[in-house]
Amino acid sequence: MSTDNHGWQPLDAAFDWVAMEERVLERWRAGDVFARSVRQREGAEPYVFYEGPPTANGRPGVHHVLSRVFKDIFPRFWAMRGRYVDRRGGWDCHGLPVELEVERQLGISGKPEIEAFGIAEFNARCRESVLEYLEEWERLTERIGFWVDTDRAYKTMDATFVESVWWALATMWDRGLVFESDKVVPYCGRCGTALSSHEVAQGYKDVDDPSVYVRFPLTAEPGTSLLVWTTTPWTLPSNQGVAVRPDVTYAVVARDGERLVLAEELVAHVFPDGADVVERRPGADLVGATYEPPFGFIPGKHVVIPADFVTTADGTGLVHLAPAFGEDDMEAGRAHGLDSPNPIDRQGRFTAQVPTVTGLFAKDADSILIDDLRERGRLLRVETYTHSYPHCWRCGRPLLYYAKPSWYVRTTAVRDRMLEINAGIGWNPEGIRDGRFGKWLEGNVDWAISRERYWGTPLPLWRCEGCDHVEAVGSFARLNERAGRAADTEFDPHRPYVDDITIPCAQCGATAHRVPEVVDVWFDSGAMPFAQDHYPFAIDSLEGLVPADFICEAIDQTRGWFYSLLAESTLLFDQGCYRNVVCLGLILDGDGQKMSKSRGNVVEPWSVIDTQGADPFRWYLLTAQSPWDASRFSVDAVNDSRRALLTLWNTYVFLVTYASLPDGWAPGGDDPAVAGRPASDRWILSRLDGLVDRVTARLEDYDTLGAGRAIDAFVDELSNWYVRVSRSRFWGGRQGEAGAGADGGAAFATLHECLVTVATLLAPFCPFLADEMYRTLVAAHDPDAPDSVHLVDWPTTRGHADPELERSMAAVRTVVGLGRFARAESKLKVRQPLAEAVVACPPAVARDIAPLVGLVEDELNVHAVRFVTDPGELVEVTVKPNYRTLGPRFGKSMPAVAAAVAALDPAATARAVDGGEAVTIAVDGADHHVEPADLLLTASSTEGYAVGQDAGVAVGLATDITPPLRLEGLAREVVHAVQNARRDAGLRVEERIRLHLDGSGLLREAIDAHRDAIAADTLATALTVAHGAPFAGVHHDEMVLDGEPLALRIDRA
RNA sequence: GGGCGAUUAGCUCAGUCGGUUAGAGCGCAUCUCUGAUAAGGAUGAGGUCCCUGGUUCGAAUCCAGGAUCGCCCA
Repeated sequence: MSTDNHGWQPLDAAFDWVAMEERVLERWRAGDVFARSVRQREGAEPYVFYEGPPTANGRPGVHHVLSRVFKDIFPRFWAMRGRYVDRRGGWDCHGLPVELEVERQLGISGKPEIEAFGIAEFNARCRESVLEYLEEWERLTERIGFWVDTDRAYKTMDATFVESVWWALATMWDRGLVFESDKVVPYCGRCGTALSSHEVAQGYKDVDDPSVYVRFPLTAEPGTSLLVWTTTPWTLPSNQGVAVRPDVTYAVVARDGERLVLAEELVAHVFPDGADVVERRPGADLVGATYEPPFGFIPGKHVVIPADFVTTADGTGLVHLAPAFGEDDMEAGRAHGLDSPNPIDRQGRFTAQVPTVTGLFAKDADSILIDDLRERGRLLRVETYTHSYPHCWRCGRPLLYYAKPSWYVRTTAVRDRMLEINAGIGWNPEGIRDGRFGKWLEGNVDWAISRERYWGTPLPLWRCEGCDHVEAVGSFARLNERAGRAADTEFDPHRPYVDDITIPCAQCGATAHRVPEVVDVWFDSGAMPFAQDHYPFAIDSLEGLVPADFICEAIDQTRGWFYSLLAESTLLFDQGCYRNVVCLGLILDGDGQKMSKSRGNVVEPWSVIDTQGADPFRWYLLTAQSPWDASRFSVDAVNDSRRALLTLWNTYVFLVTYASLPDGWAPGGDDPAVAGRPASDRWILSRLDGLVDRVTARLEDYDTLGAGRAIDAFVDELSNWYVRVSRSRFWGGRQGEAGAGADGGAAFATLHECLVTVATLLAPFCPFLADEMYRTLVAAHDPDAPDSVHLVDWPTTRGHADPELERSMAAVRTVVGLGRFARAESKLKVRQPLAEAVVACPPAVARDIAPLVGLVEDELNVHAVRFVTDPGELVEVTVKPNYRTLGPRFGKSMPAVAAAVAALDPAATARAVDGGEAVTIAVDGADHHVEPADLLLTASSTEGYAVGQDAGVAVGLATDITPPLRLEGLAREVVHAVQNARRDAGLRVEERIRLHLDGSGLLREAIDAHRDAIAADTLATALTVAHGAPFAGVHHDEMVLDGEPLALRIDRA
């Protein structure tokens, strides 16, 4: 390591963010940093994280980056806090999306074609297809700095994973929690499977359906018909009954020689042109009446029954019942002895039972059936009805509600327990607990877990072909034992192999075959807490693995993974399996539209990473808005975030630049103790302690926005105040340059500590930038230090908090801000020195500022600061009540209090307040004491001064520019001009020069008067002033300063 | 149709316990600094805090109703 740059690595001339990140990535790879960061905490208290497995058969999008960044930051934070955070990736492998993709690849469609193709080969293709984009996912995961162990990632298709799921299902079966039932389910004829409610949820679309009013002639009253309304004409052939509400009044309407029965309330709605109501009867009177069904193909009772679900919100108040095609219909039908005939086959097509539409897809039969009704005079009217109707979330076909046998998990048995567990979960945002998720749990219904598909975890149930006895098999070993097979290490538990294995029925000895269904993929992902480690086969305890401290997914998982995790954990272990959830909002495009492939508005993550870098991307996602609200995303927004980080980077570059100079500085030397450092140093270190507290608390609360803002605010203070006021102290290294004070070491040490601490706090947010800074600032100088910021401990406060000093500095910053404003108002450049600033403020504020008055002088470029304790000299003081403190005390009397306060003598009150004395006011005829804290003093300016003002403080400037001040100002102009020239000449900041100046008489007078200062500021070892040009130099220029011509020449010394 | 959430500057978003002058960044305008330069700073313009009503001494904030958007569910 060379000594002339104090061990500092040279910075790149041009900073390339993306290249920097790739270098850091390479160091992580080479140094195995992630693995070491986990390993070094072995034995410590675990912080458990679960990766909700994505499916890798599509490309990752921006929303995946969002969730992966949130999945990353908290494990990083807790690892730095000392916890053992093993992070294991996972991939969701099964399911219909994979099958559909393979169908597309093969150019086939539907179950018959799949079976003709062959299940074995089909599933083999699924196995390949599901990981098609695995490499891209892994590449993105690494590139965005999401630290998760992808080498050990669990896959839900692994035999070990499947076996754990079998164990779970068999355990539930043994406890009577799995059952088969003929229920109406949302069914996709195209995909040939029932859909779970969370799948249905994904497919609602607004569609136009026919809305038909049909006559159901009453058997006992010729010429009188029930008027029945439905939006699903295809269910009319299956009609078995009509439901009425007993307590509703029904009207008989006479019309064109016929009589129609419908709910009285709806007469005007159905007949907007008016109708002749000839009779009224309660719904109860209609019960038991029989009628002619709309179609004669299917026999049935065709009777009116009572039901409470009937409403008079729309339709006719007479509800057509086809028990096979509606949950309400099924229940009501069962209660009244109706059958549930189903003339729709498993492909969603009509069977020969309905000859006119045999072979047609159910919904496609609507128009033919309507025509048939019309021809037979049974149709009163047909309209178009726009409503939201569920469609298959993958293939887009409308779903049918359809009665068929399905396997269920009895989640309703643990509904109350799930609610109880939910109450203890830390939801972010909190409202999810009692809102979306709680409501969902309250309305819990049994979970339909079977799918009549191919690529999934086979349901481990064997049914006897003789006596229908069902046996659940909870492990491969058990299966082998029951089937009399030899153990097979290569055993693939998927279809079709597992279908070929039979076992003898335990009841009757006949052959039992596996039931054909596979398991809902959500059951797979919900099983990951125990299945990822092959519990209970490979391990016998979940200690340290359950529950998770933290999981994070988008809000659409409330009824997906968040639910399946909770349901399975509660059913199996009677406990929850996650303590804290961060529930992310949706990412919308720049126009507020949801990103979707079909809209073509998906932003490709790589386009952001390759142009902006991963850290700016992360910083944006973590700190630009509340993560749970939907947000609009655009590359420009990320660019703004990047600029915020650049301020920190510039501050870092500043330190490294000056520390690397020949007379620079390096950490680890003999720096002054903090107590002995200048006030500005102690101030920023006090602020730093506050930052550490704040960021720690915010991250413990899963609040990245609050933590990020705190960092932002600190970086701004560090760069735009601390560095600004301390700049000259960095010239000349540890000893300090002549005239710049001898505390350069303190300045370097202070800035260094700030940057190292900020880098450490930033590590979970922006792991690349943080590590690059840390490596340069710490690791490169200290061979004993960890070689990555991700291996160090989270910062703690160092006892530097100094509230008094912070208050003083706040007052100084106020005064400087006001002074600058005053300068701007009077058009006096800061370069022009002025004799005096007059600060009018309460004595307490003056006392705060006094120790830092030199800062005020420097920043405002004034020779002196004078405090005026009687503010009347500069400003008029007004006294206002502090509503926050007085409001609760006086309540309704506040207007009177405000009036009384306004009537006080401002100057006298101000003195009293400053002296800490209570003031007496008369309110409603009684005297009350109000404390100083109950009053707010406000200043407003009087005429005649350049004044800036804020609450309680005003700053005026003496605007008179005397001849000496004029010369001083010109000298500063000259320095300014030379500095610009140095830059134009391309000189290094520390390079010494010879300087030759020529100019007007006044300028030469100014140069003479401030010769040493000019030479020192411009690093001129020689300064000549004369007409003519004594040397050619590397640069020469001529200009006019404040009306005075100047010529300058520069050469290297 | 129901539940949940959102609506604040031209744009993207904060806003704690209800407190009287509602903030930030970007953009725009004017100015400025520069021994951090692919930077920095100051100031300004810009607001019906979606609407209506209510509670309160006081409402962006709490309540009710409505509008629009989104998500979830029927």
